[in-house]
Amino acid sequence: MPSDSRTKILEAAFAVLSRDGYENASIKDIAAEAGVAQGLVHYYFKSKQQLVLAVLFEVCKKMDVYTAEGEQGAMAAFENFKTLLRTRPDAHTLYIQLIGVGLHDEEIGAGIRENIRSERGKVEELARQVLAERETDPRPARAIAGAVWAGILGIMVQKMVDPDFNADEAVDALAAMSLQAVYPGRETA
Amino acid sequence: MPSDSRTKILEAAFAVLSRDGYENASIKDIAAEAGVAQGLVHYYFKSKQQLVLAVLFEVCKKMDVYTAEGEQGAMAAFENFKTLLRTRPDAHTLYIQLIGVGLHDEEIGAGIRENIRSERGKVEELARQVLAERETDPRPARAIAGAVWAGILGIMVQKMVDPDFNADEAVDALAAMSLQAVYPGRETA
DNA sequence: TCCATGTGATTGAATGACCAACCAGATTTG
DNA sequence: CAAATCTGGTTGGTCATTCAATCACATGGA
Repeated sequence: MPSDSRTKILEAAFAVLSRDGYENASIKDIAAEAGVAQGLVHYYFKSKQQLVLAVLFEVCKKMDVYTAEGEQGAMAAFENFKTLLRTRPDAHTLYIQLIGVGLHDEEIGAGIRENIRSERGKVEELARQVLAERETDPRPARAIAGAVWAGILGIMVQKMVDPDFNADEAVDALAAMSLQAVYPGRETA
Repeated sequence: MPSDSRTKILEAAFAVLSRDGYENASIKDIAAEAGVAQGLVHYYFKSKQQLVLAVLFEVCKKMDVYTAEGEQGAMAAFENFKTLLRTRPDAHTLYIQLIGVGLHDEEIGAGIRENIRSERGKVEELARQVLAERETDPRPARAIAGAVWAGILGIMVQKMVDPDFNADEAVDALAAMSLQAVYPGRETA
């Protein structure tokens, strides 16, 4: 366990960042939370940004939602997302936080941009599969993915900003809207 | 005329905040940008948060999008939003930024929460009107508004994070999805 | 007309606190 | 023993906020 400390620092950074926010989270606090000396943080991560990027990478793992393929996979993903909103508010809080920070920090911004592109890509792949299953024109997949992933992001934001927001019904509406979008004219009994 | 300085400070704060971001924007910089002494900023705004809240209030004015009612109003709002994304990236950048900050600053958080609720309320009102025009069950309006406003927020985020993101096609897809959602023959939670 | 008094606007320096990053040396490990 | 790991104090800087002092300018009394 040579890098046991490294892991402790990462976990502490996640805890402090999501509890206090990026600008209130000092290296000192993170070191204290991890139970190590201040200097050790800079031994493993050459800057605060590098540490935060490493934490972001961990956070993304906690938020993976795509467990199956095709329409079933899409429906499952929406359900998984609803669960995540309840179980991992800390990860979502940090994620939104870093989106804001990334707008003026090129290092973090690059990480966020990459992640958002990749997430949208996964949605697009799912949309493409559903369109294929329904033997429809696959071209709108990219646009649909842009809108659907936007909906997911926006629901995340609303829920974190406002605990009273009814995220479940919004996700259900988004799911219905997007599945209808790839199969126009369908009616449900 | 007496509050000429106040206005200058507000404008400077908007410029510095959207250019440098919340955590890099110091009162000193804002005062310099406004061409006044540092102390004057605190004469007009008792704290940095109060100043930022006043700026947020100004920003919201720049982002109003609802010019008409009913389905026409909805379509117009989507078009207006596409235009705003092009013409006022600074306002959107600041808005997203403050969402992140608000997650750990109660004062700013309250302002953001209030604003997000009010914006979602406007979307809901529009959805209700469209549902009424089509003589459909008006109950899903709230859920639809949650999803549609989420889509708008999310497109805003993606566009600001990633200039290459094709926001226009995403907005068009979201518009199509949401107008389809209010047609009869669908289910909601 | 001139001077006193009052008021809000404005200044810039001082305060006290905090921070990321660095470093020189101690300790552990292979 | 050497390299990796770890310590805690130091450095040089920034920050929001406070404050005493000054300014421009009105009002009104003599």
